[in-house]
Parts: sequence; C-alpha cells; structure tokens
Amino acid sequence: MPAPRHVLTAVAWPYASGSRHIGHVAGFGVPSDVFSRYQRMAGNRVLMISGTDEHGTPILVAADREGVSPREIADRYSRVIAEDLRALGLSYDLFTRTTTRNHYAVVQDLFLGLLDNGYVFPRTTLGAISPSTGRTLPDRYIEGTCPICGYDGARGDQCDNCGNQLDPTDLIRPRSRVNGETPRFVEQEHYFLDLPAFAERLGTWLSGRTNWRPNVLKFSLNLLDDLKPRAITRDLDWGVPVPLEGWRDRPDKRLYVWFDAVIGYLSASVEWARRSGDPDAWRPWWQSADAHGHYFMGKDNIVFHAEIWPAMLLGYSGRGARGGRPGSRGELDLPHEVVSSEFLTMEGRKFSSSRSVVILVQDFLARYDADALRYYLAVAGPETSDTDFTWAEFLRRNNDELVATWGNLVNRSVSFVAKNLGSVPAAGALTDADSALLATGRQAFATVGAQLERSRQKAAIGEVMRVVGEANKYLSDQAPWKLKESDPDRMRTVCHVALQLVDDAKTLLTPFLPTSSDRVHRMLGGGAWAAMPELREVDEDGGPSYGVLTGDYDTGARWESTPLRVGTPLAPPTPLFRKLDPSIVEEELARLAEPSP
RNA sequence: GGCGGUGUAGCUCAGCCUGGCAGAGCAAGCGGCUCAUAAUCGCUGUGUCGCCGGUUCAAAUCCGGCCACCGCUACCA
Repeated sequence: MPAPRHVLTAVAWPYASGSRHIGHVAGFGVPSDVFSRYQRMAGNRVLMISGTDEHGTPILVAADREGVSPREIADRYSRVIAEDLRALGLSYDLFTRTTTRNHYAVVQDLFLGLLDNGYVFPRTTLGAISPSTGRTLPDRYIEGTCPICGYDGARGDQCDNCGNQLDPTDLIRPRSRVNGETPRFVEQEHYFLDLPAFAERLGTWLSGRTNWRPNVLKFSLNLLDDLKPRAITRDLDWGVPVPLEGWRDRPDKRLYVWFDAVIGYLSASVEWARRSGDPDAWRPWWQSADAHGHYFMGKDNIVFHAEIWPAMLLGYSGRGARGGRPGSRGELDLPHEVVSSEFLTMEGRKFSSSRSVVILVQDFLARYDADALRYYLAVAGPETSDTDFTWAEFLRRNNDELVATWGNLVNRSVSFVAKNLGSVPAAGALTDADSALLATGRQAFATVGAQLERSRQKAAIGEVMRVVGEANKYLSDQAPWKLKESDPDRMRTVCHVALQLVDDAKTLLTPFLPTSSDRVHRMLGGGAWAAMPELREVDEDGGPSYGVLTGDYDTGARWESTPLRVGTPLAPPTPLFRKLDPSIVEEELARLAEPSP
C-alpha cells in the first residue's frame, strides 16, 4: 500500500436561499462523500470541508420579500441544508458557513495578499443600483426591451429571445425584476481581479491536468482565450467588508459573493484546524508535497474552480505574471483535480424551484431511505452527461437492484446460516468454484478502487453489483439447502464462502451505502464501521452560536477483504432495504403536478 | 451569437481518448430452483451505432460537413 496522502475533499458550497433539491446533491454531495469514504478506507488522511454560501443578492431579495433580515434567511437555510446533508450521511469533517468571523478574516487576508502583489486594482465603472435600496442590482435582475430584436423580456446580461449578449445600459426602458423600479446607472469605484495576469500560468497548469474528465479540461482551456479583469466588489450592505481605509466602514461596499465563497475552502480548513486544537493543522492539506485537493461541483461552477480560484491562489502565492511574494499564510496549492458533474433533470425537465419542477432532499428523505437515494445517484447520476431522474426508474433500481440483488444476497445467505447453523461456519476443502468466487471478491478491491481513484463511480458500483450477482449465482449453483442431509461438511464450506462474499461486498459498498453496509457489518458480528456525521452547536469565542456538520470517521474500516471470524453467532436478519410499492410512482407524479404551497 | 454536450437494442445507458466480429442492465418469452423481501439462477430474440462523405486492410471509435435535442454564457449543483 502506498504512503498515506493528504486528500482535501473540497465540496461546492450550497447557496442558503432555500432548500436544496436532489439535483444539487447529485452534483456535489454524494460523489464527494463516496470519494472521501473510499479515500479514508484506503488509508489516506482526508479533510472534507464545505459550508453554506450566504452572501449575495438572492438572499437579500428573499429577505426583502419576507420582510426579515438577510441574516435570518441565511440562518434558517444554513440549518435546513446542514440537516439535509446530515440525513444523507455526507461525512464532512467540517460543514460551516461563510458568515463566520473566521471566514471574514481569511477572505480579507486573501484580498490583501492579492492587492500587495498587484493582482487586485481599483477601477471606476458604470453600474446599476436600485434607487430605493442603494444596492447593486446584478445584471440578471434587470430586464427591459432588447435593443437588437425588440423583445421586451430581455435580461441585463442577455436577450433570451435573440440570444445576443447585452450590457444592462443597452436595454430600452430598463426595470428591476425585484420591484419594477427603474435602475440608476452610476459611476462606481470597484476592485478588480486581474485575471489576464494568470492566463499563461493557468494554461501551463491546465495542460498538465491529463487526469481530469475531458469535458472539464476542454471547457477550462477554452475559457483562457477570453480572460478579462473581473470586479470583486459590489455596492451592497451584505457581504465581507473591504479591508481598506475608507472602505472598511462604508456600509455600501462589500466583497462580491463569488470572491468570498471560493475562499471558503481555505477558511473552512482553517476553522477545522482551530477546532481540532492545532491552528496549523490545515497546512498539510494545502502546502505539503503529498497534498491532493479534489474539488466537487456541478458543471455550472467549473469557471470558479478551474479558473478563478486557481488564479486567486496563484496571485496570493506570488506566482502570476507580475510575480510577488506569498501572503501571510504562505504558498497555497492549486487543485489537483476538478471533478465536475453534469445535470440531473427531472422527468425530462430541468429542475426549477420556481416552476415546482423539484424534489427537495428533505421531502425525499421523509419518504425514502438515504441509501436508496445514494444508490440511485451513484448508479444513474449525471457523472459524465446529463441524466434524467424518473420515479419509475427509481422504483425499478430500488426494487430490482438494491433490494432484489444485494439485499436479497445478504438476506438469503445470513438467514440460511442463522436457521441451520447459528454461527459463521469454518470452510473445509475448497473446490474450484469456491476459490474462483473468493478470488473475485478479493480482486474487486483493486479494480473498484482503481475506478474510484479515477472518479468513475458509476463503473465502480457497477463492478460491485456484478460481484454481488456472481455470489447469487454461486449460491444457486451450489444449492447448500440440498446438502443439509447429504453433505453437511460441504454445506458449511459453501455457507462460509457465501458469507465471505457478503462481507467483501459490504466493504466494497461502504462508500456508496454507508448506513446499510454498517448494518451488514454488525449482522456479521462487527463493531463500529461506517461513521455518520452529526450536527453540532459551536460558537466563536462566545459569539453567536451556529450549527456545523462534523464527525469522527476514523473507525478502522479498511479497503480490503477481511477474513470472517468463524464461530460468530448469526441471528435471523431483518430485510436490509424496503421494497417499494409501484403505486409510489403515481403518487409522486401527482405531487409534482400540484402547485407548491 | 460564442462555447460545450448528447444522438448506440422497446427503455436507461456503457463502449469512442488508444480503430480489430456491436455490449450491459431492465423489459419480453421459455425453463430450473425453493435458502431468500414471489426474491434468485439458466437459456432465447433484438440494432441502417442520427445523416452524408473522407482516411484505413479494417470506423460506433479518427477527420470534414450536415441534422436534431440539451446545457452553459460568468449570482440556480
């Protein structure tokens, strides 16, 4: 086994303006957890971090609509989202928020580091503000008549009718989508990130990323042709203050949300380190030779993770075209891999909360088990192309594959042994069929592990299910129930081999199905196996408390075949998974058709 | 408009990077088994690989063109 690496699992930060739907967790959630659980079992030191992204205009709009403060909206949905992720069993070492003091401090440090090295500079631009609030009105919150085709519903950044890119100042009769008022275009001073100064370094770096999914790499390389300086401040009163004289205390100037959100990967690592008792404990994941940062997100976030965040890291480290010195925290590593998912559609349509084409994680988990959703997303998720979620397919995958193939293998083998032998039997002389099946189980650790290393999770779980199928076939071929009278020794050997495969498959499935794998482990007499995250209440030096997701995942579970302990008592099992009634398809489709309350 | 993706069996998809007799699962039909949540095991059929052209001994795969659908276009994973 190779020396342990420091694996940073950096998971996209869900935006805290509402509840998250199953498309969100298909993109960043389940894949990042499968990856992290596997890496821990393979002996690596994993730090899995994320949190809720809580700044920016959408939360302000939601707050205004409800007549509450943005903080209230962020507090509410941060908890809802953390609870969703906990219920799914996502094993974050720390899932925090962007409204912590720690985050503000790290963001401001990054800003100053970039400023010192000349990669951030001030410039005056023409921007839209809302006259009634004084806040920046983002381009996509402005609509009006398209100057090119005359379409009346054109947005500030693009006309949906003719497809042309627009500048909001081009629009005829511009108005705010929030409240209908006419935006005012005023000269504003803002800070910009000098992205062109990183084009060459980013190109060199990306060219060496041969292990990435090809579509992500190609997309990222294409972006390099058109790099422009990008504003990193806004006229808003909700966000991280700009840490400069004359700006710090201005209530109307804040860092732009995308700038602060990506820094969350670093600030969450720093917060985790402080909570662990060693403020420098984050460094091995960011500054050591064996550090590997794996970033998980949906495809709409590639630009932030393959372009902007690496540019910020280069600039802070003094490694762009202008040179410079590393900031106060020292040089920071670039991502090792950017794992981007495609999109999950819903019964043929794009997920949309506003049009109630949506299945919320909390609603899903109220009616079905987490492992059923995890199985579906692992086996049929949008890994390399968009895929469609349908309730009929969910029913089939659950009943025919999860229940009938894997659940039934566990059930038929454990219940047969419990009834006839009462404990794990020893194996006698092995036949060719026995040895072949045992070898299949052992070899699967290498093949499935290799696929998981390459982020080919669909292929990985498909291979495990193939092994499960072979074990079912073995039982049918060997028919131990026929040997009860004629050859009890042979029956014991067959049972031993079958149970060994159940145990191997359980280990192989643990990254995908932690809850049920843990149950199988205990069924066979084991102890703690697949640890689950918990919500914990924390604060910062007596400041307001907030909920974080964390856990201790070091259970000793290893990515290898573990020999059964002969003599372990076995009780008759209860079914591992629930078989679903076909009527749920109609019920769920009816729910989708209803307007949301 | 720019960029990207997809198109393969009735359905969902893999294979394409790196050319070598077109694959898996499900669905359908037949048979076996009875340990198991009526679960499981075996056998059987299924294709102008979107279209046109090129390269090649050989193309689903590489190249060019076209069609259809989808997504992104910088604040919806």
